[in-house]
Amino acid sequence: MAAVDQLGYQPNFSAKALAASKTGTVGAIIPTMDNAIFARGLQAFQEELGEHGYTMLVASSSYHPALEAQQIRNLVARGVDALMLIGTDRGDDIYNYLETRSIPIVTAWSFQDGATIPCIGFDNRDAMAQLTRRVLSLGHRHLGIISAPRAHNDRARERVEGALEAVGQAGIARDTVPILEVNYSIANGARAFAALMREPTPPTAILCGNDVLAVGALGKARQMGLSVPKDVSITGFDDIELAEVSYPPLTTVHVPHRQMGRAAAQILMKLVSGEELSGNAALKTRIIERGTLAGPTDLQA
Amino acid sequence: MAAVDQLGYQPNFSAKALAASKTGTVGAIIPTMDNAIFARGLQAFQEELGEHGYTMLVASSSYHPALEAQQIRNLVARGVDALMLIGTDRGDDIYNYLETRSIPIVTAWSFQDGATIPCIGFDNRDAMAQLTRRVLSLGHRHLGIISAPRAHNDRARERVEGALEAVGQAGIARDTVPILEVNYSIANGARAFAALMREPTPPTAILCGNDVLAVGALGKARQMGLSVPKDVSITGFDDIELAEVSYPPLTTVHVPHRQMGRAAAQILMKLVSGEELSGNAALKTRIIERGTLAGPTDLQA
DNA sequence: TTGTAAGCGTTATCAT
DNA sequence: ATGATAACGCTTACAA
Repeated sequence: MAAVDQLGYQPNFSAKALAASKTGTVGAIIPTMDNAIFARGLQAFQEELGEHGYTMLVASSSYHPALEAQQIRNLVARGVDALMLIGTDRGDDIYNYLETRSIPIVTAWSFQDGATIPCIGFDNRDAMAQLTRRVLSLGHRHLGIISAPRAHNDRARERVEGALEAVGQAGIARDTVPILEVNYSIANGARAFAALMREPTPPTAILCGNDVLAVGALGKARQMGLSVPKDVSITGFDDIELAEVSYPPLTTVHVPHRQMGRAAAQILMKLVSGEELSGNAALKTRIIERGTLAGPTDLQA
Repeated sequence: MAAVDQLGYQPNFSAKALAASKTGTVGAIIPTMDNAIFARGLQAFQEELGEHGYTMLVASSSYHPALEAQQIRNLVARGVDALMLIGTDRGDDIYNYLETRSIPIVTAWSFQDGATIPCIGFDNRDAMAQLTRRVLSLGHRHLGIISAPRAHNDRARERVEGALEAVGQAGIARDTVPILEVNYSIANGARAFAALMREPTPPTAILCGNDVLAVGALGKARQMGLSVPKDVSITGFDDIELAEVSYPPLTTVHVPHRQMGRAAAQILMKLVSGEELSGNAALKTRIIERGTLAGPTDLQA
């Protein structure tokens, strides 16, 4: 031990991993780091892993399924002991691949009732449906939706589905509400907002797939001389910092991102140590009413 | 090759690393992921590494020097071929440790003139000095500073130093300007702002160490019934999304974060392939004038 | 060009 | 307990 100290000996990780066939590393593949929600969740994920002596290996897929598949194989080849994935939208081949190699996984950011694989998240559909019901209860009848591309993205799809569900229950024809799909960015939110307001009967309330899109819409509204929420209501989703800082501050859905990251890590730690999971639990979201939602000025029956 | 396909063979990373004594992995240690500037830079860093067939291993130090040292040793033990570090504030023992193991490193987010180790960044001091000169040229004589803790953080220290430098050059006593140190968060920015405005002669302009602090101050100003920039000017630093979304939008210093991440990766790629570096280059920042800076209402000689 | 064998630095197994 | 030794799955140098 004295010699260890003196020579500054450090065990060789690769040799250790090769011999023990485990690495003490868990992988995380997220769509992009450049989004506060994933960054925040990952930070918490890593903190929790660290407390268990594990290290995190991250990769981002840029929202490309093929790239994600490649990253998964890459991380598995690097010997990750477990894997965190975002959402559940991916081919069975990937799930099979992971299962044959018996790599424990957890999917996060999206809770599926009765899912067969471990997941930690929230009910995107229900959260959006609740928000939409609140909007409708204020008297809005003409809604518009700005969403991320729904292909390969269950969160985006579920959110739109939830909104449409509430709309339908209110007796409004679903195909009546215009849906625009754009990639997440402030500029795209602004563009989509402008397009929506150009319709023959512009929406009195616009539901956005996340806060980034919503603040983009908000900025464009001001630029177009529209007052929010007097002339038009706008809602977000996620409740990141942007939402409380915008003007007016954004009415949105709060998602416990840090809590989700921690929980994802805890599940994985149980899985790698062979513990049984006590079933999947959904995290709670809640509507944060701030300043961008009000009843329509021109109430119509 | 047909067999490879059929059996789904994947080379074993650990064995490969052990035999070749290189891993194709580079490490990055950042203070926190939960900050748009690092997250954005890392995303670009990873994209560039990916194009060279390298993978990124991240760890975050939570701004703790001891934790950072531990993370460095951990990543080195894991066999990273190179390392990206933020800023230059750390003990010589760490630099020696890295040098004896001949692990190439690059320090980012902070450019030091004549630095002996490869670095990519910008001149925090000069950028802040320029911004401060601009503020002073508008007629402000009572400034206040909200900074991150300067210990172990050269970026924060240099920014304050730059502001003080400009103040001194304008013939104002440096010890005249109050400096508050708080951890980066919106809430802390708000608190610090309130404290600053409680002084006998409150500042007419407040320079914040970054945008997060600045939007916190901005929100508090509104809450206190102060109009920005009429009653008080506020400036940020970084130019993240928050800055363009706040109201009024923030006057701040734009830092090319993505470009910095890419460049850091490029430098490391050169280093691992044994290429010579053509000296360190500084990235340019620029002042973005938006809506939170104006001359003081009560001009005084 | 193709094949063979000796490491790489651990862990784990089996004698002693 | 302690110590020797065979994997682990690759790279690489050297022979054939």
